[in-house]
Amino acid sequence: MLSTRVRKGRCCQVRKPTIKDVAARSGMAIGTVSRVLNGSQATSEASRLAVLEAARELGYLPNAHARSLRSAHSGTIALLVPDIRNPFFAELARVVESAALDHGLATLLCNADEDAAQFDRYVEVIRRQRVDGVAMIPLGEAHQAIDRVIADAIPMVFLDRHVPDIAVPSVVSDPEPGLSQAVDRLLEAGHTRIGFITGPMASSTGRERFHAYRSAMAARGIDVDPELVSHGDFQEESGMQGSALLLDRGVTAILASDSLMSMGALRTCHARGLRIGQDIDLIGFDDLPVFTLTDPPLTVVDQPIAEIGRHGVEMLLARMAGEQADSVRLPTRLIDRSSTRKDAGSPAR
Amino acid sequence: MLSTRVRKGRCCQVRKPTIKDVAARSGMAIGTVSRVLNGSQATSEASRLAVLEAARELGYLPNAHARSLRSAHSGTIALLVPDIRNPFFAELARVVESAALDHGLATLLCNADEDAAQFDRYVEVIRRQRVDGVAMIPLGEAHQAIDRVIADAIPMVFLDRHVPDIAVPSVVSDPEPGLSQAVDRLLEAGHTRIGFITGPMASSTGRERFHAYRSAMAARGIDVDPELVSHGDFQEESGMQGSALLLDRGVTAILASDSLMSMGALRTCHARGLRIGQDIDLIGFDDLPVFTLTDPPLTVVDQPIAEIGRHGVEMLLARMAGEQADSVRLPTRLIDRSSTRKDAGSPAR
DNA sequence: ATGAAAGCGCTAACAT
DNA sequence: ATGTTAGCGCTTTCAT
Repeated sequence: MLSTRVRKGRCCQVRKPTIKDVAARSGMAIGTVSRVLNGSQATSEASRLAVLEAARELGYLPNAHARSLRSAHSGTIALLVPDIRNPFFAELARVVESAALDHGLATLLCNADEDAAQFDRYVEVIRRQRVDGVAMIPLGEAHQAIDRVIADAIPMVFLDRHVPDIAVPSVVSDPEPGLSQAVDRLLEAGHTRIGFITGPMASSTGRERFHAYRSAMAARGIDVDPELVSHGDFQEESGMQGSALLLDRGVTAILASDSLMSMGALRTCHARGLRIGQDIDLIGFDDLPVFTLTDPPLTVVDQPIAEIGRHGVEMLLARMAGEQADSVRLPTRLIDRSSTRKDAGSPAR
Repeated sequence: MLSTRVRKGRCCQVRKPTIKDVAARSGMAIGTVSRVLNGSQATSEASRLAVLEAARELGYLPNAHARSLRSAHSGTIALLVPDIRNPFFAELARVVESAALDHGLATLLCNADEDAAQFDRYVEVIRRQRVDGVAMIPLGEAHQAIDRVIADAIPMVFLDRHVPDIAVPSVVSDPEPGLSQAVDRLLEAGHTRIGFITGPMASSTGRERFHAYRSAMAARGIDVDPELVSHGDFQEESGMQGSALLLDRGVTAILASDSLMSMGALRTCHARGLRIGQDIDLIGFDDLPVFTLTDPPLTVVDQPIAEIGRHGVEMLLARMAGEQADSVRLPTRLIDRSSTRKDAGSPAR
């Protein structure tokens, strides 16, 4: 392990220039400087130039805390995600942050790390920071932490998941079209024993995807056998175990209801030496880039992540402007690749 | 006049309780309340209880801006990453954020999205926010934005990459051991035409990995043929194109110097119908979870992400405490899987 | 159009 | 141990 010594900087400008310094240097009053910098009121061209020049020379940057303290808005929003390592949330975070920045809003990106306690700590941070708005993917559903944000009257939207009985507008995907297509796909391929790996029933996505699956099956006259349903928790481990269980019960196809569990199912099939798309069919969730690189490329139910993020920010902006906002559901769809066989009885690819 | 506007369906508490309210309710002076809440000075048990009780009843939460304005530290650090979608940075972000939270510090996670302009905008946000410290993965190297952070005297550390001539302590990985093992592995398998896909020469990681590769080859008496080096940019696309180019030049093995380019190389090999580990050997970079799920599981050079993150936070904490900090390099290592053939001339697996 | 001045909510220095 | 008070840097009246 190499090691390089680094000197502590010493010639650093300790006191940062304040609006007062800019006023002094430009020969203007503090109020005028503020007005020029914010464009909040008319100013003469002469003083505008003088102020801007002084600010530039001084390298002046307004103190966000002083501004927030006085003006009751901070120019920041918070985004609270359950797990930033989950590629779905990473992508969502990128979209939200980018859309927010386009509106001049900085994003405090908070990662609950699948931990309710950390979720609560971050909600507290968010409330202390007096952010202008909050976009969150709720973790679990028994949240007095969420109630507090509402009590604080901080504009908020839910992304990806919603919570019953909490009147916060949400942008979520509708699992119905995608799962309906997935069921069709599997049925056409001749499968009679299909396994489903659910998410946690404590999340709206877990419940709704399971419900959409059962509805799709019912629409084709099939009653879902509880034996062929494994209850997971959106983590890879539960996808591994769930698929193992379902395989033991003789399923010929598996539907996993989120990306991490899809990976888990893939891993179990690999471990058992199963030829996916031949011995076993597998349909995953979320169209992650890597799913085209897996063995084999995965047939998946795709969610419109970018639209969820963009729409979510617009909705939050509307709320911040005091407007009303209606929850929306964006459709999912099936992307057919090689983890599902092409015809009944015939091998895939 | 208080707002009489009717907000639909919400009876929101408009004015948040301040320290003054807590003081009034508890019958204590403001100063005492502050002391109790911060534990900054001794207080009597009786007043402590009274204050705490009043604060609880009121649902009081200190205003972070007021506190920061007055006390010159904000309890937040900023983490600036080039691309949060890159699983390497997502994992690093998680580790840093978690370590920071353990020290009572909230993390402002900023995503430059591989865009220099967005990088600069976030640096400005960071400076306005008067964060207590900054951990960043520098993007490119011509950064007056970075100089400004230094001029502001905000404690800072570099993670993953460093910038020459900028005296900021860094925690980066040492590509030498891993790449040396990778070269050994390939040479033992009998390869004579090995292709290397570099990162951008404008980043320390790009330069150092390339240099480590050449050194490792030189140590085995081999001069690297410039024809067999493709210059990429750490994006998947350049991995696809670079591997295509190298393949056209007749390489029998490819070494990619980051995870995204590894995926690109994998994709090109798939597209060409090459059997990886047989027709062509491939060694990737970073041990991402998905690399065990790809076709085939990838042999990779692994970086100790968690250590980089943890060490980085410790180093930043030290800097924030006014202490000196020494840059460190953490070793990489080879993880041997199925994308490299087992013996000269014999098929893999 | 601009200057003066009153705070925003808090901490810390100074009292007692 | 606790009360009092002066700001932190800024926006926003209120004058002019």
